[in-house]
Amino acid sequence: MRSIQTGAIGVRATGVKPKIDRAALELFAANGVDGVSIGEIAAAAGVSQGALYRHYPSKDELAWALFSAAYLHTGAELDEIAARSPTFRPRVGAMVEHFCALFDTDPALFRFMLITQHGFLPRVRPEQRTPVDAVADIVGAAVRAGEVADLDPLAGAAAILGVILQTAVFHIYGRLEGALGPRAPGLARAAIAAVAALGQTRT
Amino acid sequence: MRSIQTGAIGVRATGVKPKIDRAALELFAANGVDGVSIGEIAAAAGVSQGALYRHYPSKDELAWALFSAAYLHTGAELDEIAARSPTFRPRVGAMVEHFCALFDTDPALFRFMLITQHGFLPRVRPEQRTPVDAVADIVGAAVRAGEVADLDPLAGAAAILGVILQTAVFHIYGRLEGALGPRAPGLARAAIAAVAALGQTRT
Amino acid sequence: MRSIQTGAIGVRATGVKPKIDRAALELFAANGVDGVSIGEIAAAAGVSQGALYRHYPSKDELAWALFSAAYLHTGAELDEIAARSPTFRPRVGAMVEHFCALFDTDPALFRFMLITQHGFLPRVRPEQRTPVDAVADIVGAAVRAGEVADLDPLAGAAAILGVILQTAVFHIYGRLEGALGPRAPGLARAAIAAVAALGQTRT
Amino acid sequence: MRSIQTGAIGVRATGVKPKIDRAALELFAANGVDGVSIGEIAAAAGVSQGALYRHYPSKDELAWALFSAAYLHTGAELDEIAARSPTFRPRVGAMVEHFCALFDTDPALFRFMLITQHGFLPRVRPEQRTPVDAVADIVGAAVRAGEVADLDPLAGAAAILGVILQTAVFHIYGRLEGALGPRAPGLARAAIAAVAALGQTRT
DNA sequence: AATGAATGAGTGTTCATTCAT
DNA sequence: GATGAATGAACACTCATTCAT
Repeated sequence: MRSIQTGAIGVRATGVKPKIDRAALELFAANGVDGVSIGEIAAAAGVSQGALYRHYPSKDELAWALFSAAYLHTGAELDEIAARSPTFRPRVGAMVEHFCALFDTDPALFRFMLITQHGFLPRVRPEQRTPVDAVADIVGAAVRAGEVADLDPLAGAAAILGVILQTAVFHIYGRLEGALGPRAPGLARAAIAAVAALGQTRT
Repeated sequence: MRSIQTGAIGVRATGVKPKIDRAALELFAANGVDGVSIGEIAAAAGVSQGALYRHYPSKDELAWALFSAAYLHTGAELDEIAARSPTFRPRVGAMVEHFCALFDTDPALFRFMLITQHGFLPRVRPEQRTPVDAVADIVGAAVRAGEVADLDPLAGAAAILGVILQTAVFHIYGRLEGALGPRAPGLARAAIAAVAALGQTRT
Repeated sequence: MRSIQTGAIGVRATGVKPKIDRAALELFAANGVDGVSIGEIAAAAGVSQGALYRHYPSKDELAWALFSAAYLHTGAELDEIAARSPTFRPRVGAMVEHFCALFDTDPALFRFMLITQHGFLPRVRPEQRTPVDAVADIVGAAVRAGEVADLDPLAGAAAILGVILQTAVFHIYGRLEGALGPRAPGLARAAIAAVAALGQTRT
Repeated sequence: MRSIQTGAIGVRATGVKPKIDRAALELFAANGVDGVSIGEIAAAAGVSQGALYRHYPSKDELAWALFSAAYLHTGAELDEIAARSPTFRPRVGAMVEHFCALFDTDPALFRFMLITQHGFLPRVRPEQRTPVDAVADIVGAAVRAGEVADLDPLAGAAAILGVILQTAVFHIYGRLEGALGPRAPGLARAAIAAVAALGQTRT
């Protein structure tokens, strides 16, 4: 029905793909991938069903493209954050803030990653750089630098991510209220303390 | 989970419902609720499709029954654990051990709760006692007892659960190997340290 | 198939078959044969589903048995009525009264015959005596007796039955109110007049 | 019934919906709504099952759409017929002829209305104009004009419709043969006589 | 005789995907 | 390029019927 749909004269800027992406992201975030039909996405994006297939070969590819883009993009951003600080504590602090800002800025995107992850994580290839790698690497670096006692970097990453993500989950389900941003300092301290405690060997 | 239903009279114990429950649980854990058809559950349980409907009025009710039973049962067990210790640290330690034992004993059940939670949590009624309530309550008790600095019990619960559950997620996806049991002491220390750190007010 | 089923002799009188019959009749009358399940009938009759099959080999046979019994019984009664009067007018009057009494006495039975007839009429064998035959025969007799002008007895029967049954339909759907009994005299006059008019040859 | 839906632009006229309507109508007329599956309708219409759902949201809606269209259309036509004559007798005559023509022209449509009515009449809203209203109104007008003695217009409508419809039923089941058209004059006389007789008060 | 759990074919419906226009 | 009608396989669910107990 629609035809012109976006402003932006000439050039490409049809803007149709971004609209599809956004509509799909928000619907997936709200209802899960299986809870959303192609028809609903098309309607929300203001395009026909058939038009979707010009941009993605299948619904699954669409969902996967959104997830992997968001997931790997987050990983890259965490890598950048790590590169900007030389030591463990400020790195964790900046990462936590990044997550909180992401949650507050684009809750749909955050929620989308959180609730659809189990359908997609098995599909991430080992050589791809994920948020887990970024976090595990700063833990590994901290261990090597003697900033924390020896421990499996992935175990440390689990603690850090767990503290953040479970808090986000509580916000999503209304257990905690308000923005996540104000909680960032506390979460950072908690994450760091958890890693330190993990490293200890009780006597 | 439970399977008392036959009870007393006669040894009967047809065991049809337990078989359905188990088959559904494992398939749901592996593929998500939407990723499993009634036919697959019936086949795995060794019964006809129609037989399922004698025990549950719909696929959704089946999944919800399994989830709520597991979820609320876990909450009740955590409450029992809390009742067995008088202070915060041993309580957290015992809860962490309980989660690790559950993960090691019945990984399908654990995975089922983890990956299907987002479809069901909104359906849990506020007055029902969940694992979150149990954990939040021991944090609240610790705060009142002066064992940890003042903080929102739910924020503390998020940290504790996050440390445990994200570690479990890493195990599920192969980031961490082996059983969860041996990690229990470290996770407990990490959880306690995280809560302590959350409570601090940086100067 | 048969066993004792009716009262009379054999003291027994389990009364299970009559209960099934009545429950089925009323449910069929309210919802149509396809709108009622065996389970509903069994529940309404207070017996198990399996028990139904001790009395009828199938749901269809049950419905057909009820219909044909009611339909043929009505035919037989109309025959008796005809035998009790020697001429057309009183016969029609008595028949109309009989229909009205049946409607007022057992509306479920009447409604059952009315709404399920189209599923069963094709199954009535030509040699069976139906209400149509009874009515057509009194018309034929009236023609032969010179009480009405010559006309196809079946055409006359259609007019008589139409006047009665359509009035019953209006009562069922609330277009007309109250009992049918008080309308009997008017309906009888209308039926007789219709037959008379049918016979006329317009000039 | 109608089939305008393509209209103006292009000659197109895919004709899918008309084909579905016709196939459904004839199957419903032959077997009742419950006696026909979506698959059979689709096959008869030469389309896929899914295609049906582009035109109707459910099988029930399809059947109801067909019934209400036919039923209300018939009501509107009867109203037009009434408007074309000033007095009772010619009105009844024209209506009877209309019914007979409909029966002879499209027996499937007639049969469909006749045998499925009991499933749909309760769904007709009181403010909708039905054939019953049209017929009752001409009876009421005749009463007010002094053309017939005082009587409930609905009782009169029942007699008129009964004479016609029961005759049609007899034709459908082979009790009467040939077309209905030739019977129209006789049926009209019978209907009028029945109404007149209904109005009389016997002394 | 009676039960009711179990069956399994059949139903209406959904929906990702294709393709003629 | 874009549309949306059409497809057809898959799905959850129903229900008449059977049968071990």
